[in-house]
Parts: sequence; C-alpha cells; structure tokens
Amino acid sequence: MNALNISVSAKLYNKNPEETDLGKRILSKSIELTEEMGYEHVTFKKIGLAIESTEASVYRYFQNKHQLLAYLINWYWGWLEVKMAQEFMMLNSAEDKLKRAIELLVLPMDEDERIPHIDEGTLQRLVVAEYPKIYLTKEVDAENEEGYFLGYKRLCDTLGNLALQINPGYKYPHSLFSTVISAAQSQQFFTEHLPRLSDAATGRGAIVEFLTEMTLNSIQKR
Amino acid sequence: MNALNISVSAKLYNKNPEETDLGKRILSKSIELTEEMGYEHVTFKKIGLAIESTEASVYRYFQNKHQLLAYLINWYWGWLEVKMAQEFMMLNSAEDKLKRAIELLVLPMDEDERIPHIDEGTLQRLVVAEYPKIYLTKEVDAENEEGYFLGYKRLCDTLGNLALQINPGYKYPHSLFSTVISAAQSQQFFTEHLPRLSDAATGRGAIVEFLTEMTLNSIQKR
DNA sequence: TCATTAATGATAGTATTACTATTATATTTG
DNA sequence: CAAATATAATAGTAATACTATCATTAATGA
Repeated sequence: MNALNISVSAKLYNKNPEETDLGKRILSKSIELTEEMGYEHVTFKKIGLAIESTEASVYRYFQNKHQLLAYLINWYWGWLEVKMAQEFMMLNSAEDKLKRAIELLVLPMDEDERIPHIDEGTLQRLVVAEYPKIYLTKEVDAENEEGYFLGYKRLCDTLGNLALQINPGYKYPHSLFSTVISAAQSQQFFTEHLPRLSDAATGRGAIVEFLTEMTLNSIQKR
Repeated sequence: MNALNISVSAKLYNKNPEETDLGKRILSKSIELTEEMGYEHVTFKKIGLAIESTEASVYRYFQNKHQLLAYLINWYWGWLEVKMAQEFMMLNSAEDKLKRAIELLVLPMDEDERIPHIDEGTLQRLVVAEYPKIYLTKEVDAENEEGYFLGYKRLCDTLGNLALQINPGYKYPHSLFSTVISAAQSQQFFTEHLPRLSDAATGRGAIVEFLTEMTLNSIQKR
C-alpha cells in the first residue's frame, strides 16, 4: 500500500493502527487533537468523537493515552531517521550530514504525500510540546524494556556515530546528541513561549546556527 | 526566623506556605511524596493524609497540583541561585564561576540546616524528574505572565552574563544556558534510567565534564 | 476577659476521567 | 452460508480534581 512504512515497536499498540482505516483515522485525529489542545486535555472519548466512532474503539488500538503518545513520538523519530538517511545519501562529509540533521530537527516539515494519514508538520509541533512526557514517569524503566524509547535511542546513536567519524576520540557522543535533539525541541518551544530562554528572536535559522556551532565545537579535536 | 528565605512569586501560592507550620509541612511532605511516587500519582488527598490534615487544607495553600509543582521548582532555582552567589564570592574568574555553577547543577546537594522543612537533596531529584512539566502545557503563556518561570529565567540570565564576561561577542547566551541547565537535569535522568542516551556510566563527574567542555567550547572566542 | 476573626478539620457532593464490560450489528473470510 | 472478527452503542465503576459547608480551635485586640 504505502511506499513507505515507519516501524514502531509492537509493544506500542494493542492492534496495529497502520493496518486499518479506523486505525489511521485514530492516528490522524489524535495528532490533530493533541497538538491543538495539549496532551493533558485529550481523552479517548474526544478522539472517539473526532473519528466518528467510540471511546471503546480507540482502546482496541491503544491501551491508554500514554501509549498512544509514545507511539506517535516513536513514529516521529523513526520517520526523521528515514528522512535523514535519504538526505545523507546526497552528502559526503560527516560534518555536512550533521549540519543537515540539525536542520531537519529544527526546520518545519512538509507533508510526505506517501503517508496521507499523518501530517508531519503537526506531528513535529506535537513532539516539540510533549516529547519529555513519555519518559518522565515512574514507569520509565518498565516501559524502556518494552521498547518505548527505541526511536530516540536509535536517532541518538546514528548522530553519535557521525560525530565519531569526525573525532573518534570524542568521549560524549550519546550525551551530546541527546542534548542536541532535546535542545532542538526546547529551543523551538522557548522561542515561541518563553523567549527569555532563547536568543532566537530572528527565528529558526538562529536555532540551527546555535546548535550547529555548539555541536561542532564540542566534537572538534583541538 | 530563618536566616535564609528564598523568594517565590506570590502568584505561585494561595497562601504563603513559608509563613505557617502547616504550610511548611505541606512543602516538606509534598516534596517527599512527589519524589517518591511521581507527580502523576500525587493527589492533594494523599498530601492531606501525609501531613495529618485534609485535602481542603492543602487547597487553602495551593490552587492545584500544578501550582504546587511550579512553586517547588521555582523555590529550587531560587535556592540554587543563592548557593551560586555564595560560592561565586570565593571565585575570581567568570570561567571558574561557570565551572562551579555546572557542578552545583549536577552534584548531589546536602541539606541546608537553616531550612529544616525542605530537603534539598530530595527536591533536586524531584526537579530532575519533573521540571519540564511546569511549562509543557497549553497554559504556559498565561502562567508565564504570572511569573511561573521566573526562577529558571533568572538563573539563565545569571549564567548567560558570566558567559558574556568571557566573550562579550557570544551570540547565544540564553539558548546556551537554557540548554545546559536542561541538559544537566536530563543527563542525570538518562544516566539512571536510559543509559544509552548518555555516556556517564562513570557517574556525575562525567556529566560535569561533558557539560563544562560543551559550555566552554561554545563560548570561547576562536 | 470577652468578642471577633482567622485558620483548620471534618465531611459531603459534583463533574470528569480512565478505564472495563456487555451486547448488538455489520463485515469479512473460509 | 456459517463462523469469526471488527466495530458501534451503551452502561457502569473507581478515582480524581475540585467546591462548598459547617463545626471547632486558636490567635488577636479592644
């Protein structure tokens, strides 16, 4: 069906939403609703209403709101990795790849027409506003074993390996890229809502520049 | 009474908890409970029980759980600033001050005996596990106007100004320190729960080193 | 010292949430 | 066509996040 399929751990759903029409509508509408009213205000009842079905139907696909959020966020990281892999083919140096990766983290996304039920731009804004909520819980260790955070980890590894290509002696590739990915999100949020916590009044370009400088200066042999 | 008083915006409480015995017990126990069972599982009813009073009493001090969390986190940032100011007096160079600031962000805190109703070590762990939850909401703009995030902003400014002493031309002091403060928290969390997202198996010393390098390499004129 | 006020305790009640369960109906598949 | 499966419709429950009321106690001040 789809030319493109993003893999998400089977522990992140009850029933695979990518396999049915109703499932896809759940994804589509829950992205919309969550971005619009914020995770705390979303309920399965509201999603049921939005997909013109019922609460019970949503529960057949996801155990609860938290699992649904984890699914969406993992889908996003998975999708970003695919995007990056595509773009990296056209680049030669690890440095160029890292620079482009940072742009992909920060710049607005346009819709991928191969996946009509997911609006990547809206999903990106959702991730900016909600991503830490999937791991900042007391259930983190149990959920970690279920693979709730694989998307983030993989992305971190990928970027960390690029850093090691530039400087094999760099000691903190994982820390650096968990920091950079996280900062990419929070700087977007701060620029919009808490501008005193950023210097990006001029927009996303400044965020990209800040992160790129920070990344390369950290890695560089000296 | 107290030799030391941390100032927290009056918008962060209904009735000042520092002024009464019951208020202090609320602070003390809610820190304990939140750190222990996680923000999501805390209720005012449970806090009421823990202070041997009632739900209604807790509501007299704080409008809701969210405001209470914001209070605690602001108190923490305020207290960190005081600590830093104290320690900075013994240091001369801006670079030394920054280094020490990063240590204070990451290393475990010991109890300040002047404030017996607040266990700073427990509060620090609470902040590590919960701090983004106070701003990642749809109410962020309204709460920002009420001063819910002043503690974070002030700390960011203070550290940003130190950076500007080292390099007055540095373009991203706010972005850098909101990133560093945030990374200080999340690296502690990752080290404990999602170790693939950090390289600090050796402990907090490695986090300090990572952050210090990243900070100084970013600021340095070159 | 008494009267007033303020703080707290005890209890009840409400709307919403986060589910679980049941049954009926439609659709698909073998 | 029979059987299995997916979904829709509905009901029900325990917990949560409050709001409200009233009684009791403690503190204050004339």
